[in-house]
Amino acid sequence: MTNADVARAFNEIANLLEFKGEDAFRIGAYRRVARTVAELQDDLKTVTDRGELATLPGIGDASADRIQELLTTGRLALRAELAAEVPEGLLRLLDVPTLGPKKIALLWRERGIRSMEDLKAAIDNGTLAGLKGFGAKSIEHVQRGVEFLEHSAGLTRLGDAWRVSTQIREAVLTLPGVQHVARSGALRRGCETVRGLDMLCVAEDPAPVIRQFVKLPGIKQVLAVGNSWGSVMVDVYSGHSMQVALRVVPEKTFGAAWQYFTGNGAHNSRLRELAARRGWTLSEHGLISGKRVIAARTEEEIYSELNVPWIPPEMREDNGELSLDEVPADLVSVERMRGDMHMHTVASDGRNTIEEMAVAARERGYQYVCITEHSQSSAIAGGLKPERLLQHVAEIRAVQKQLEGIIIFAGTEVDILSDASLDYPDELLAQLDFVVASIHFGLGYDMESNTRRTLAAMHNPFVNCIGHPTGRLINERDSIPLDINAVCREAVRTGTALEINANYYRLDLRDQHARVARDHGASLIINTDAHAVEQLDQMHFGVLTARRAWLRDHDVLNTRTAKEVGHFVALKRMKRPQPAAAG
DNA sequence: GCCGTTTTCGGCCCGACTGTTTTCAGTCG
Repeated sequence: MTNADVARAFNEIANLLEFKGEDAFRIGAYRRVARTVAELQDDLKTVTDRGELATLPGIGDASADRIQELLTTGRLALRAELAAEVPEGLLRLLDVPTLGPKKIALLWRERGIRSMEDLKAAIDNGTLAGLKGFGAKSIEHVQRGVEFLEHSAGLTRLGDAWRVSTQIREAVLTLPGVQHVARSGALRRGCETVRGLDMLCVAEDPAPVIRQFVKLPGIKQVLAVGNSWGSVMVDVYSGHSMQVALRVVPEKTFGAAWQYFTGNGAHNSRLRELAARRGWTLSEHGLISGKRVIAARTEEEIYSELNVPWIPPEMREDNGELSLDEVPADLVSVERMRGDMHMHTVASDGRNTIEEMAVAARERGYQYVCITEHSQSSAIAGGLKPERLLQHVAEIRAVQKQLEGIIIFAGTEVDILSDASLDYPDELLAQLDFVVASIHFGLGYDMESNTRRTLAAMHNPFVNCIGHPTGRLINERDSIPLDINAVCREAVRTGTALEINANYYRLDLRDQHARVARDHGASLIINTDAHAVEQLDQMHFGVLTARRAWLRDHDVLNTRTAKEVGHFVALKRMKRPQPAAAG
C-alpha cells in the first residue's frame, strides 16, 4: 500500500460522497487528506509508526484512524459502505468533460444511469432529453466527451510509460544473465502516448530470463510466454494498465533487434527497400546477404551499410529522414538546454520556494531560470495581485543576491483573458524580465476567437512567450481550435517565442505543430512549467518532442545564453509590434 | 472532517464561463 494508493482511496471516498450530495466541506476534508498524503515525501507507514499522522496538515484523528485501518487491513469500512450505496461505475463518469458530481448524481437518480455503458445507451436512445440541466447543447457536449474518452482509452502518456519502463528496466537488470536492457518502440521514439511497452534485453540464455520476468512483482496478468519473449499486463495507475513485452536477444544481433522493434513501421519499410535494392534482407536478426551477416551488432553499422546516416529514434517516422545527407549534429538535446523559463513556487500553486527551484535548476546544470507565477484571475492557483507580484519580484532579487551560479529572472505567467486583454497592465509587465502569456479560461471558444486572443497577446511588447498554446491535456482534454499558421506567422513578426510545454500531460505545442513553427522560422522555447523541483526533470519529455520536430539548437530560445535571452526580450520591447494592417 | 493567540462552534477558497433552470447552478482551473 503506497502513499499514492492511500491518496487514491481518499479521493474515491470524496467522489462517492459527492454523488450522495454530502456536505461540501466534509468532502473537501477528504480531498485535503488525499493531497497531503500524495505530496508526502516520507513513507506513510513510517510516519504512522512514529505516531505523527495527525500532525500532518489536514489530517485529524478521524482520518488518522482511517489511514491506520487502510495500512493494516488494506481495506476501509467506509469505502465499502459507500460502494454499497452508490454505483462505483459512476466514478468513471467523472472523466467525462462537462460532467461533474451533481449532474452525474442526477443521471443516476432520474434515469438510473450507473455506468459509462448506461450513459452511452441513454444518449443513443435520447432518454436524456427533458432532464433538468440537460439541454441540446449539454447533451452534445456529453456525447463528444464520451467519444473523446473512448478514443484515448488504451493509450498511456509518455511520462507514465517512461516511469513504468524505468521500473521494469531496473527489475530486469537484476535477473541473472541479463547484460543490458533497452527501451524500444514508440516510447524510444518519444511519442506523446504509447499503446504498450517494448523492452529489449541482452542475455545468452533467454528462457530463464523470461520465466523470471513474468513473475516480477507488480505484474497483474501474464498474456503470453515464448522461448525468448514474454508479454504481461502492468498497472500504470489505478484503473489503467498497459501491456509490456520483453524480448531477449543475443549481443551479436542486438542492434538489428533494437532497430527493428523501435520502428516505426513505415521507417522500417523504407530501410528494407534500401536493403532489397542491394539484394539483401533486413530483419530483427540482421542485415543479411544470402547466409552472410553484413551487420547486426549495432544500429550504426546497419544504417552505415545501407549508406544512410544513423537516424535518431525520434526522427524515425518516414518524414523524409532517410533522404538526409546527414543528421544535424546540433539536434536539440537535454545537455544543450541552458535554462527553464516557466515555473511556479509556493507564492502561487507550486510546492517549493524560489531558492529551492533555483538551486535544483543549478544542480541540473542550468545557467538561468525564470520564476513565473500565475496572475490574479487564476484565483484558485493562487494568482498574484499586482502589489503582491511586485513584492515577489523583490523576493526574487533578494534570493539572487544570496545565490551564485544561477541567474534568476523574474517573470509571470499572465492570463490571456476572454476579451483578449492581459490580466496585468503594461506598466507592471514592463517591470519583469520575461513574460509568459497563457490561456486558462474560456477554452470552449471557436478557432477565430482563440486565434484572436493569442495574436492580441503577442502584440503586447512585454509578452515574450505563449505558454501551452493549444491548452490540451493528453488523454483528458482536446486542444482548443487554433489557427496554428497564423499564430506562427505572428510569432515570427512580433518576436514572440512559442512554448513546447514539457509537462507530459501537455507536450504543447505538440511535435507536428512545433515543426510547423520551425518551418515558419519561429523561436520555440522548451519549458517545464514545474510546480515542484522534481518536475524540472520533465524537460526530457519536451526535448523528445522538439527532436521529433527536428528542432536544432538555434530554433530553441533557451539553448542560448542568459544574455541572448535578454536581447530577445529587449528587441521586442524596442520594436513595439503593432497588429498587422487588416486585409 | 479539520481547525483555533479572535473561536472547542462555526467557519472553511476564488472567479469566470456556460447553458439554460431567465436569475443562477454546475463545472473548471
